[in-house]
Amino acid sequence: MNIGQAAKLSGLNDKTVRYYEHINLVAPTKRNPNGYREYDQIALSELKFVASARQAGFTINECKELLALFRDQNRHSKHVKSFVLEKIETIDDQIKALQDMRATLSGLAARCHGDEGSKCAIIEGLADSFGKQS
Amino acid sequence: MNIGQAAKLSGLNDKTVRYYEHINLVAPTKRNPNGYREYDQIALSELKFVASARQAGFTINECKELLALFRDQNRHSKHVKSFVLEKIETIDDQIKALQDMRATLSGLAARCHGDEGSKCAIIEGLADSFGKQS
DNA sequence: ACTTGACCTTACAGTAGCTATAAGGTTTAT
DNA sequence: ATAAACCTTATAGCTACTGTAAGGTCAAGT
Repeated sequence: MNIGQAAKLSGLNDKTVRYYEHINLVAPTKRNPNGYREYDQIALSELKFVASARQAGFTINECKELLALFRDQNRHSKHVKSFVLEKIETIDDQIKALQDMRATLSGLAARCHGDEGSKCAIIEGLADSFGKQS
Repeated sequence: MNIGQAAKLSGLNDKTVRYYEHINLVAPTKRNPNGYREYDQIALSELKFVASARQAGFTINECKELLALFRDQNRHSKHVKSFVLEKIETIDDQIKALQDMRATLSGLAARCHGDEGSKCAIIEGLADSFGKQS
């Protein structure tokens, strides 16, 4: 199948599929005489796999590693699992960072009158290099 | 003061301070005859303000808007507050997205034996275009 | 006077993960 | 024959910096 079909079936943008080839992530099976990329079921399954992994929050580099495991019939599932558990920790850190931001903003907003006046606890809070306080 | 001092006091990298000038976010007060950037207390307070806003999770463009409000003596605090409340919603969305990813990975990891075998529920789960299921 | 080190300058490339655009060639259907 | 839909490459743009190169300036010490 051509790139349009492969993109559609994998749920990726066709530009993204070309990009994935460019960065040596997933290559098309071959090039047809007219220069069009040709994808078979295996290449398609790899695109789908990457699409899933990206949705699950893995970076492109992490997808490269996962794809290597996907292709490796001799992988150990414990290797895959520890990889995922580490990723979960990273995500937990990201969630925590966002929750901290949320708490900061929520605290500032609570102290802001939100009226026609110019005095604003949010502006003051940000100006007051709060970074030192938090 | 020179850029090094301004960077240190604002908690920013000096390259970041130059970058902020480049994108018309915070300009130095003037240039000295030797070409060095000169920052006064006002410019420094703006750098600190931006540093705080960035830490709080605002994008550079959002910082531009906030900085305009910071400078505007005739601002309305309700304007600032609604701006922040919207940002909180964005952050909530981001938190939710990360929590969804975490749940997905956690669910896959729970089903993976994590042993020496090659059979792996994580790999299978990602290959199984889970995107459709979730 | 000279040198050393810390500080400053610009400009360009790289990071992540695409998306948009331009300017074209190919295929398919009418 | 022609129009729509598909494909190609190459380049630039997005976010928010960071790193590097190649140099100029300044203050202190010998």
